[in-house]
Amino acid sequence: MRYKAGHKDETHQRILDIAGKLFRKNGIASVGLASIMKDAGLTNGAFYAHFDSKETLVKEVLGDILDQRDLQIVEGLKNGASLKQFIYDYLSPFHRDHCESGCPTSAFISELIHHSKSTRTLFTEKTVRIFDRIEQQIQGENSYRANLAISIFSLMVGALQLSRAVTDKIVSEKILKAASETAISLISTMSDEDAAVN
Amino acid sequence: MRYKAGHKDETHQRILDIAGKLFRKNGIASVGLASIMKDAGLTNGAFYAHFDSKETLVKEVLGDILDQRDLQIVEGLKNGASLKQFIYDYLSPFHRDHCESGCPTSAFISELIHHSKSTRTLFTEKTVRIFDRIEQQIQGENSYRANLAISIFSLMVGALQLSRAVTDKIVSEKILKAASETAISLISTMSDEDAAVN
DNA sequence: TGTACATCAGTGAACGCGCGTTCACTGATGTAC
DNA sequence: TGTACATCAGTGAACGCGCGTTCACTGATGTAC
Repeated sequence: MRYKAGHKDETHQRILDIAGKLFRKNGIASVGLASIMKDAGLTNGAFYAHFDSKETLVKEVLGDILDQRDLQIVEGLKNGASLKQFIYDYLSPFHRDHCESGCPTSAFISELIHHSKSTRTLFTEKTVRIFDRIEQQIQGENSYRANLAISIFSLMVGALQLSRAVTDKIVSEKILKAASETAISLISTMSDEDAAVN
Repeated sequence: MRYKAGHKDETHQRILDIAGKLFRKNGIASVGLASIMKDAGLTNGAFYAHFDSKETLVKEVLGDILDQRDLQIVEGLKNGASLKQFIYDYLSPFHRDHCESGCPTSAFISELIHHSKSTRTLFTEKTVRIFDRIEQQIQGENSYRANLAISIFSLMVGALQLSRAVTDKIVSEKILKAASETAISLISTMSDEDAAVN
């Protein structure tokens, strides 16, 4: 073999990583395969030795990133990180200013609607898993934990996107702060008796 | 004049309406000017008699839609519609299934980040106005009304997008229901004393 | 009144460009005999 | 051991296509004299 064992797998993963960053930074539609391959130190044609089509790449990138992020969450929880910390990190100025290494859902969810059913089904599974991870971290035993988990993730996704879209830095900070506080209040005040009120 | 008075204005508005629907349905980047002009019953070249560039169109469309929607909210409130009703309508299966006539924020917010500062500044102003409209409809006089308004809108935007992206209808309905219930609980339980807890 | 010209919304072909995709080819290595 | 062939990751030019944009032109009307 011209290349050492595992070389192709390494290249494959490098393409995934670079595409993941570019897709999150610039959107899926506006990133060409040529620019991905150039960043990976390869030429146009080599792409099809690794993926059937751009759509295949999109699906694989999405799965890869969401799995990586899930692993981070699980590791974090093992090491004692709280749901509160997850919320603060998600709604931090750093996350807002670094799309390329952040949550893909916030980065290009409105583009996902225009992708293949297969890609969206993968997204559905990974998203349900996030809902479950959050739900497991909510204190108490009321039946609203599932609803709360969904709402907290929705709130974070919407707020992060809004904070990124506005041009006014003060408004942007306000959005992050408001959403953090509301999310935290949702997990801390929603004990059994409060939930029963709703 | 070959055309009756006001003809050009009518054509201009028709282009805006058609572009607004297409952008919300398919995303801004993936809708070509040719398809917009064809739907408007015109040819390619006529576009530049109405707009300087695609970016100008995007900005004008965004302003037009957000003003139309704001007018609807104001009219609705005059006729006794409640914030609750606004939330239910926003998080309804109908809104989820009809991007083309719905909220542009949910339709293409993650694309907005890649547009001109001028377009995003317009978006910022209109979004702050929505925050204010919601805030004014929240009962009570506590200092958290502004935060709640921001959070409720963020929650709705995130939830609607997630409900559109997932392929599983049951998950989609769950998201809409969870977000509705949480949003409603936020405006009804957050009286002065509850807010003080946070 | 008739004629020449100005106006202007819209036409439609063409521009350069980047896109996703294809494909004949390269060249270093491993394998067979 | 030497030679012929197979393997395969990657090359790089080319494909048709649709994009945003430009521009010389059309043709019905209004205006000037």
